Amino acid sequence: MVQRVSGAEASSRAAKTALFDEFARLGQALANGRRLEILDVLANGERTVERLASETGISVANASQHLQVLREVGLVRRRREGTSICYALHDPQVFDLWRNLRSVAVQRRAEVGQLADAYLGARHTLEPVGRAELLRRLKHGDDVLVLDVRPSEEYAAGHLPRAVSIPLAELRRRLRELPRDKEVVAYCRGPYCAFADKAVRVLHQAGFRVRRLVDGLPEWRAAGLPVVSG
Amino acid sequence: MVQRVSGAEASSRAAKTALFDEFARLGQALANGRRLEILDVLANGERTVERLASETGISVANASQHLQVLREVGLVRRRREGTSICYALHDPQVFDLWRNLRSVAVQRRAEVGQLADAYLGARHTLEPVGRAELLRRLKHGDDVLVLDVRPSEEYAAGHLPRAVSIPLAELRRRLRELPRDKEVVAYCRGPYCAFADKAVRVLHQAGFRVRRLVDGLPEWRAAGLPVVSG
DNA sequence: CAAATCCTCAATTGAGCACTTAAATAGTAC
DNA sequence: GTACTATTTAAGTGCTCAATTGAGGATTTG
Repeated sequence: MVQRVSGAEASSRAAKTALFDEFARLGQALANGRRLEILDVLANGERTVERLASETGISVANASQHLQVLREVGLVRRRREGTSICYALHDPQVFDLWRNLRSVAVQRRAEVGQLADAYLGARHTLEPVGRAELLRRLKHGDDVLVLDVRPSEEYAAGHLPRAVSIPLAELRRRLRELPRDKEVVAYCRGPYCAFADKAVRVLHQAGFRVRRLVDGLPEWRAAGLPVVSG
Repeated sequence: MVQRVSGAEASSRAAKTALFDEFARLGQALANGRRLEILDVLANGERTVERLASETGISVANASQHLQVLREVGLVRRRREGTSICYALHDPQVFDLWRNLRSVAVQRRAEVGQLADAYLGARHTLEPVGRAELLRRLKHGDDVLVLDVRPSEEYAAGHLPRAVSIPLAELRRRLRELPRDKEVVAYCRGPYCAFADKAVRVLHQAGFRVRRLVDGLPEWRAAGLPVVSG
């Protein structure tokens, strides 16, 4: 059956199509795993193209192209920093969108849970520490050491109150800096970052009492909890 | 330069790639304007494939294909209703995701605002009524008539307290049902639905005091405000 | 000004998507 | 059980996208 529509209706439909296609461009920008990895890293602070490329395992040219896509739809912005160009999330709402996407994916698609386990290792052997619990223990007691295992630039860009920075790569040779009479709570970039899980495994093996924070710094910040920089 | 990675790192990277590709599948589902139109309509209540197709101007076969995509990633679910099949958003979080996407698109992309104006007509001539204001006036006074101009099925599926239903198509011939001593506040499916704007134009021309609600029923419900059904 | 360093662009390749038409399926209603 | 109808699937076409490679810009630093 052929649709008969008036001229006005047809032009209105064309306008609606154009509008929703424009919304869809944002979806397109979110429709690539590499771009989502980039967003996830950028949620922890700005990066040069080269660093982003090396951290994500993407080639520089390809990373640059993905960043153009993200920039065109307004998800990231850039600024020059000496000889390099730093990209950053355009604003906190972008992180909310990524988190929302993640959350729906986890709730609605069993495959995601399986792949997360495959990537992070079965991490549900030890219950993670919730944000509220950690905040309470930080305020009212001194029985916990908060450990930031991200690269030190990210720590500098913002970290949990009283957190100690030991990047994952240095953890094994700096074990003596950690107390054995407190519980260690490790955190990293978020629930889909492997750093904290790896740190927990290392510390557990070395005999420490240790758990991971339920997610990472970006989520802590997004929850409106205090973040210290510098 | 060729990347050298250890076997363990390589497999971990593969797992991470797979995980983020899985997230990206959700993005892919959101990467098409027609599918976003479908989600926007479904936020107002379930629909058969045929109705969805006719309301969006998509062919039935094509609508069915889009619905398969949405269903595979868990954004919609379906159930049989007599001889037809009804599709609905899988849960309220899906609407949150769509709203979040919309919101970032509007804030970050000037093109979206222009296209919205092109579709809806310059609607900023009259300030829309906020949800809080409407709620207050509904509770404490009797100076406002709330008008639902969506199709009557959607009104039946859920509407604002004390709202009167006059579908847009019937509005011109039912003008006498509306009071002239109150302000009329019209609402529809959301900020990117043209119904309320068209109703405002019709009523304004007929001499009514009328404004539109800032957005639609789904946003009202998502804000946790009271919704009446039946 | 020139060299060095980063980043972006352009061209290419192969893969995947949207939409149409036409045929098949799966329920319901009688 | 049969006919009917709404929905789904299949096949085909034109288009868009991701990634690679190599060349070309832009900006700082010497």
